[in-house]
Amino acid sequence: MSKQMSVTIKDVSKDANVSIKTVSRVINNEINVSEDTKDRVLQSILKLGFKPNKNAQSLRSKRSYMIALLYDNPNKHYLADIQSGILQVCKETGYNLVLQECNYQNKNLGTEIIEFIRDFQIDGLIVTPPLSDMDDLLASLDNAKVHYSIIAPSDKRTSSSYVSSNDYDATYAMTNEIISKGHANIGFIKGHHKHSASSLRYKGFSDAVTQKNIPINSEWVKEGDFSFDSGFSAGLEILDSPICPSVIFASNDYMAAGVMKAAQMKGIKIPSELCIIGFDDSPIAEQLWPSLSTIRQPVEEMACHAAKILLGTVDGLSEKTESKEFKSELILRESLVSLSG
Amino acid sequence: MSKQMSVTIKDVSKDANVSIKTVSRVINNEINVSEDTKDRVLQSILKLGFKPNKNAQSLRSKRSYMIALLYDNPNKHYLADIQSGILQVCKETGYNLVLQECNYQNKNLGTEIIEFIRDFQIDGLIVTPPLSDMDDLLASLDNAKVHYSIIAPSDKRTSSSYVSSNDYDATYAMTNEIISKGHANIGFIKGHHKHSASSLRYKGFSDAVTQKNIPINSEWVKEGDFSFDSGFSAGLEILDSPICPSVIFASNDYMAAGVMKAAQMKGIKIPSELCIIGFDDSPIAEQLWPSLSTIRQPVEEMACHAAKILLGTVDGLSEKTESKEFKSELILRESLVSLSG
DNA sequence: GCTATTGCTGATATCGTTGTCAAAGAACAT
DNA sequence: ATGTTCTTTGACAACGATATCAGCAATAGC
Repeated sequence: MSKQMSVTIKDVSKDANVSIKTVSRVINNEINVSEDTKDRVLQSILKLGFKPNKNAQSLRSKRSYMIALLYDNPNKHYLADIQSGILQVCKETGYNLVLQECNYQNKNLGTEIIEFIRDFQIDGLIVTPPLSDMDDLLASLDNAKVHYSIIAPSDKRTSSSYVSSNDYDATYAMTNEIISKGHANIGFIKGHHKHSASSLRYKGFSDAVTQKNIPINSEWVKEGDFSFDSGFSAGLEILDSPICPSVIFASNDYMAAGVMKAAQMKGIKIPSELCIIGFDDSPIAEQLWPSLSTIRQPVEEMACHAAKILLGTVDGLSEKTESKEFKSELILRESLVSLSG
Repeated sequence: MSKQMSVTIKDVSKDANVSIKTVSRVINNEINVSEDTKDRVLQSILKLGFKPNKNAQSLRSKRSYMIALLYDNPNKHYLADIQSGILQVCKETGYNLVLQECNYQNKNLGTEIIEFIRDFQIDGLIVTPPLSDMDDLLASLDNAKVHYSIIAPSDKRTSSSYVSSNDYDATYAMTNEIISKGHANIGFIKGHHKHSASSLRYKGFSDAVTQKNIPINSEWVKEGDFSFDSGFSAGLEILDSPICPSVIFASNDYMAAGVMKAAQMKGIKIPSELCIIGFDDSPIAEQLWPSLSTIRQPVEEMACHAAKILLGTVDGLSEKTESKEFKSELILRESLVSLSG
């Protein structure tokens, strides 16, 4: 009904009887503004409902107040958790999140991303697995002096700003849990080789069994790609072996669900004849019957932290935040029981 | 190594020996530029690698080349599909997508969204269920002359730009399919009342059974909220009835999965003793055992279309796209069989 | 031949901020 | 007093695009 045009810094300056530069100083929390004038300006801002124009700010100051999420990950729950973690921080700080889906096989990925950042003056990036595993990509970003933080398994610390998960420790601990329940015939399904998490998870498993002098039966070790289907076929293959393991440990819940379906179709009873373990604590873990024992990583919290780290380096006002390793948690449910007999 | 500053319209104008305005004309595909000069300018643009600065464009033209996705929906797969549909169109057109998570109970939602749009000069919105069911919100947007397109069940056509799904037809058809398999004792689990889809899906079901003179047993009709847990408890309640139905039709797959778990825990065999139907064709539908009969809506395609509609009204270059109703598809899997005996 | 219309082009103002730099006054040292 | 520094402030340019409007040919209409 009323005002058509929005309020500008000029209107505020008139109302507060100061120059536009002084208003700008107040907005940006610069020093050397007397308490007196600062108050006056703040009052005018409040009174007029002034909001700085982001595009004008960006144009002049070369900052966009936008950060981007880089991903190439088919796991929708994972992505959704990542997103909501970042969005929490964005909401607090007034930044906005832009999605940038990538293809990790794209040869020009680095160049394209840097171009994208330049075009939109994106202030910083959050890089997620498996892109955070690509050293050359990170090198390009460093080289172009792009601000970013990465979410990655804990072996990746080339970057100074990271949030990491201890995938190795997690499968190591879970494997010991399995062994302590009397199992010695354990199958394992690896994840997609492009994720560094895959090898770490397998290593945690193999180190744990080896330390207990339990041999690894290579017929029971398969490679999947984190998808349900790959878990299903790997499960069928393993269960076709002359001797079956009493546990199958899959590198994520979707593959574990695939194994469960394979077992159920073959009439194998879970958990009495076969125990199944997953990784991630996806919603499906709780929804399966029997429910899935798995490992929970605080993904949303990690994303939240990654966003804070990024804004700490990008935004003068936000406080600096340190890199951090997050601990995983074993979630024991119905699909794992002690070996009977 | 080389150029520090980015190329501006001024550089291009010098190189092509024209005024900056003419370069601007070429960029924006305006008429009244001779083929000759147009070619010359395009060559210079290519040669210098010029990319218009989005912030400067936005500042002057009041357009941001960003659209926002409005959502308040806990279904992560649904959201992920919506997002990737929109992102496809964004990629083609050079727009960017900003996420805006909302709370449908927020009293100031309309005001806050309009403020957000003003602050960032967002060019348009895509509104998803259940927000697209809120007539007052849509009215606020209309009133503020905000461009938007909505994704909604087909009864919502208050907006001129919509993409709709025929939820009624879908459950109507599926119910007939169930009846044709000899079933007459059918339970139904409704979705969250805040979604208009919930009542439409129920109406499709109830109209179909009523037309075949099959009575509705109110003990077998429960209300859930689209979550797994709500489906689980509704399932338990129904299966505790003195007489059990031979089919339970849930308004989405998560609730159907809940019913399946409830049945399995009670030792009820699926599908021989109980058939289960879902809605959405979520990934879980295929992963359950037995796999779930359900209804597929082309969500990603719908989102894609919604984005096209929006950009058609927002962007001069994009072509106008019409509103459209999308058809659903019955997906028949193991969880539904003919009534034996 | 003269005016009206149309097609193409450019000079310059403008969007709403922040950056630069200089000036005015206060505070301090000499 | 006088010079030096520090604090606070403002005038004006600048960011990189689009908008306005005017000018100049070329064509059309009578």
